[in-house]
Amino acid sequence: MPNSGGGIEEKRVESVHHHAGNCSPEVRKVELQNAKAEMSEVREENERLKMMLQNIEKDYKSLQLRFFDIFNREAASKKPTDSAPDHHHHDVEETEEPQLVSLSLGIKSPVESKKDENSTSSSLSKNNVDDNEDLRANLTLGLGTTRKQVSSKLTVSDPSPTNSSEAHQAPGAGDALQPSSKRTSTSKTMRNGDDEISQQAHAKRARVSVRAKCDTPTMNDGCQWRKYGQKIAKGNPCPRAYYRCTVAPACPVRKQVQRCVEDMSILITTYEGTHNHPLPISATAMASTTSAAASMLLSGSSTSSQTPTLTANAAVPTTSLLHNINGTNFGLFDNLRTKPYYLPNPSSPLFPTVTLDLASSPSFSSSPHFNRLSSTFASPSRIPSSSPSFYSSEPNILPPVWGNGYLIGKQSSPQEYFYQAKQHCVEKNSNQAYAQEALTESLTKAITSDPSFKSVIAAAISSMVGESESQVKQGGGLERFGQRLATWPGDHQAVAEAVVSQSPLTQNGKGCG
DNA sequence: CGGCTTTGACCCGCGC
DNA sequence: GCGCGGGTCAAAGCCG
Repeated sequence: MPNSGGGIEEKRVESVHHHAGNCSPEVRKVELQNAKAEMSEVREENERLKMMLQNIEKDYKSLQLRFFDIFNREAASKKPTDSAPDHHHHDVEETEEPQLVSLSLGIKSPVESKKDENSTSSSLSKNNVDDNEDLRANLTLGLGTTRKQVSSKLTVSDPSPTNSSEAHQAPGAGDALQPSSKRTSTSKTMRNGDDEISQQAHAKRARVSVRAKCDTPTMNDGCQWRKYGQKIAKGNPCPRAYYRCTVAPACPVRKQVQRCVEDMSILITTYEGTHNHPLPISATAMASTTSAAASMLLSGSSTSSQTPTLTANAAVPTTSLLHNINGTNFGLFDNLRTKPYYLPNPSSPLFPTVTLDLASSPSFSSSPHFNRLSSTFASPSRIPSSSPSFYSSEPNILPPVWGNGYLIGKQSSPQEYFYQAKQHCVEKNSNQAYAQEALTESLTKAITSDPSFKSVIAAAISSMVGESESQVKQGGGLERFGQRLATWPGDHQAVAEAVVSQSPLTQNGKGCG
């Protein structure tokens, strides 16, 4: 946050000079003193904010280290006991028994949460807590009561850009899809037990599956695709079509499109790989959604060769935006504050897959589903087809956080985040839950059904990212962004407002570059 | 004519 | 080793 206070100071000094022209020397002197006092206050506040940011970074690093430590230990200890029985029989068609692994999509178990509180609370001074309150007040956008409530519950996501290998394209990520000969060598390496390479291989092959109601043969995601194959897959009379991204000649991204057997109106689009080129604005929303989902998946990818499915019901969604400076990855997706559970992989058992379920029931918006959330949590054996959900096939996923490491909605400590996430799950007001669900409903529908809406969001954010960093950090860019989106009518406006209120860009203005 | 779709052939991994 | 299924290739055809 360099110079974040500088602009304010200059403006104030300027204002003082302006007024000074019409006043007596004594008044001028008093005003000058007042201005100086204000300046020093602003400087102090600036320093406090800096300190707070440093503390947060420190805490995050500490948590991340702890997470990887725990994760590695668990992975090591679980290897011999991987055959733990799964008590959730989700799909009779699936003979492969997915593992039930303790997962946490940004939500820590009470034990872990408590542990973290204890271990890191010392690094957060009371002063910092106060600062959090201040900052929260400063950064909350006045976008209406509902949005405010949503925003006020928003918290922290992964501060580590390095964790999201898809959203942040690594040098080698362009060859996400290798010729089959190379794939062969990769999987052989995997079988040799090289965890690191195995993980990379998993990362390269992560998939994001999107279920959405769609009458057209393919979902219009704004990208250019070329069909290169079609197959009748087993268990589904509808042919599966294979598409390749043709925006750039060497783009490794591919997608598979297939109708759902149970409901022909639902189109299952599976994306694989990361675009290695700037995307058309209309394509950024979906691309970022998928890449962000993939990053969630990959951030916790494990070394297991099996691929049970993780489901994280995003019925209590918060929205975040991810943005890669070059426009390659532009995230707009529902944040997860949910209880995850496993399901049989709906697509391929060979690839770690996140399924984003946008196929909402038509009745959703007309009747309150206050109980749906709890029933979903209580009976994880069933896919909540009416709510936007993530299913991941990747085993042992334990993404420490969701997103790319930016504070969402407000700035709070990781401890606070975990605590709030937990609390939110347990004691969430049902009206608020419904409002949030409805919001996500609108969001997902808007994204999938209306490319122009995607364009509006993308353009707004792109322009905001183009703003000077300091402006954005002080909220100026964000306000403009909100103003642009606020011109969108009806549900879209509500969605747009939610996007603004929950954007990580509201926090640091640098997106996830 | 270039770009796209169609479609049969082919490759590869995996299970038996 | 063989068969099956998923995924890809590439020639042929179609279309603007």
